[in-house]
Amino acid sequence: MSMKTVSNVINGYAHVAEGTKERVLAAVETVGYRPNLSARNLARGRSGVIALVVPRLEMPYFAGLAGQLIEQAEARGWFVLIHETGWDRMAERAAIEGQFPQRIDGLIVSAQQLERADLDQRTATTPLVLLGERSFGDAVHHVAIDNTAAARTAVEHLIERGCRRIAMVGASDAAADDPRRRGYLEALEAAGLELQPDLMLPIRANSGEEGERVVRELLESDVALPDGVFAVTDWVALGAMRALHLHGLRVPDDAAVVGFDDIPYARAVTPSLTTIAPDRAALAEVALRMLETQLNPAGGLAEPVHQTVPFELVVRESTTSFGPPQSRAH
Amino acid sequence: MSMKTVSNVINGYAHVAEGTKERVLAAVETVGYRPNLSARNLARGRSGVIALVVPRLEMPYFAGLAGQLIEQAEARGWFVLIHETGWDRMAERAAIEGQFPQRIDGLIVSAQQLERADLDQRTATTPLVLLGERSFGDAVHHVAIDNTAAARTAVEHLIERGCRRIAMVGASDAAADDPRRRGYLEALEAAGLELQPDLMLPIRANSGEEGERVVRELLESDVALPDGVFAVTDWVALGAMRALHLHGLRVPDDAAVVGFDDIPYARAVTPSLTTIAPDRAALAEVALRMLETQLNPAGGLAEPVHQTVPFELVVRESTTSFGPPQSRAH
DNA sequence: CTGAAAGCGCTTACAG
DNA sequence: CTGAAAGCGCTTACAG
Repeated sequence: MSMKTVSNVINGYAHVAEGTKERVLAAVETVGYRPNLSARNLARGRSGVIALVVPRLEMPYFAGLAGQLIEQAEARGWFVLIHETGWDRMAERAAIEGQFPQRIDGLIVSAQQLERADLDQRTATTPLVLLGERSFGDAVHHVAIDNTAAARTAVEHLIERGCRRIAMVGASDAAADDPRRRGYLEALEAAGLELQPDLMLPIRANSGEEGERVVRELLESDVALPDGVFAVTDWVALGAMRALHLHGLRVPDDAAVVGFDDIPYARAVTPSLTTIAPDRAALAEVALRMLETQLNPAGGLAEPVHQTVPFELVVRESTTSFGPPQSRAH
Repeated sequence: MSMKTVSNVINGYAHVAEGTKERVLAAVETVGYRPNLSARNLARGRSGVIALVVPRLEMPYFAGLAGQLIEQAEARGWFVLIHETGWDRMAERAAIEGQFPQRIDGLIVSAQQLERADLDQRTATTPLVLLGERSFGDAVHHVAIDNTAAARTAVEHLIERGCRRIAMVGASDAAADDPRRRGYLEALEAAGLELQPDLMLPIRANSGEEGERVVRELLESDVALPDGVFAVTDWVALGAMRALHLHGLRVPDDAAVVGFDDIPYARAVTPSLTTIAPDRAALAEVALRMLETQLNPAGGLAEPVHQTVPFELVVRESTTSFGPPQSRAH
């Protein structure tokens, strides 16, 4: 039996006779052979490592995504180096240039601040896949849920629950092309509700503090109270709920709240939070497939592709019902 | 200039004349040289990879810890492979045996279910460091905060706020040697408070659901209401707060609550959660140092060591004051 | 189809 | 101190 045959079996190539294959695998098993990846990667000219770039791993949405990606990457023999940017545009620019302590075979970047111009100026040629709601035309491979459709679904849900004055927390100031804002507007329009500019609340960061601040300011202003809140992330929604509470408003009775991301706390908080749940597993899988496409340009053009994955509206107490009994239950 | 000299500079060894050193570094800079770690590791007989084993990366406490560890490991030229066990004892046993798709140089395991016996049966010789509150005698390198002192601090804080009937949520059933339970008992005793066995509430998992369940059962029972709750994790505390809410009790006015871990949600939730914050950076650093000690047994015995790192009590609204104003503020 | 051999980019023991 | 050379464990092009 040749070395080539053994290699074929181990790497799953070619057609090896069943009996031979079994003998090889049996030998591998008894010896406890485990390929030395350093050697393999050195010989193949690859590092076997892909980088996942996120703002902050501690944020549950990104941690969940990282978990999915690690699992699926391992199954493909890849190893995931996680790198944090802290929402800094310069750090994101550095990341897409592949400035890592390790050589890497590919990059998956959750873009928060990155602009189209940053991509155009990119000099590195490492295969790249972008994640997230920002859009970059056809400059780069990109996976995301359909953020407009998801936002529309969220706001339609509020409208169905009877909300008529729905605030959007996290309307980006400038961006007419913010997909979530567009979904919000579409839902209002489809229901024949008038847009209230006072209820579109821009924030400086997708943080709980910011969500709380702008909702508090709204409630303390002369603007009539909202009866529904659509927040661009669950984290922002938690802040919004906090402001509502502190103002003596009950969720969902006085104002219903919908978030975005379905982080674990959405379930644990009181009242639990209705939210948009992206299909994280699909996100991870598509991103890895896009990386593979770029690494093996078998079959011609590896034109940048934009692809969407499914999402789901998860309905919980913040839009249905909840409340401590007035008298104690027994 | 010899290859050895260059190697010395790059790896920071030995005494190289300043001028030479600068010339080398300048050359490295202009050429943009980056060592190929696959080759280096192959030559050195190491993989350059350490594994971090946690129950679930999506849990914010572990995600935060992983973030710290990744950062500090990168600074030491290590790469972190994250592996999830899902709180499964068999998965933890497999992990300490080093059954990974990669060869690894060391293992850092957050032990949740692992028993002393599992360690005694271990056959692998990969350097190992254990994290977490379980104790394993002197069988293995181990880093943790002083959980007894931390729990005592938390409960003393409740007592200072005037609590007299303090429930402990998460008292492990069997374990007389549970360090957090011991801290709870010590604090009660020091304050001359009588132990109320009815207020020690065992749970099956450190989940919000379990925290909610046992507190709900307590509140619905004939036992007099508690005026303070010490939960073994923030996550459990969130569940406990939920049960209190649903029962019409206000936090902290009717019952104050203290958690453990200082996950990000502890700040975001309403009311925000008083909790014990372990020094994660120190945890990561000590764990890595212990791994290095085992890898470079320079200076003799690498006897297993148990080491503690600092913690802090972070006081927030759940033990001080909070409440929506009765009439709206203006 | 088979096997011996070169080469991936480093580190390090060794002869000069 | 210096430099040439071997070797880490794989993959793969190449001659048989």
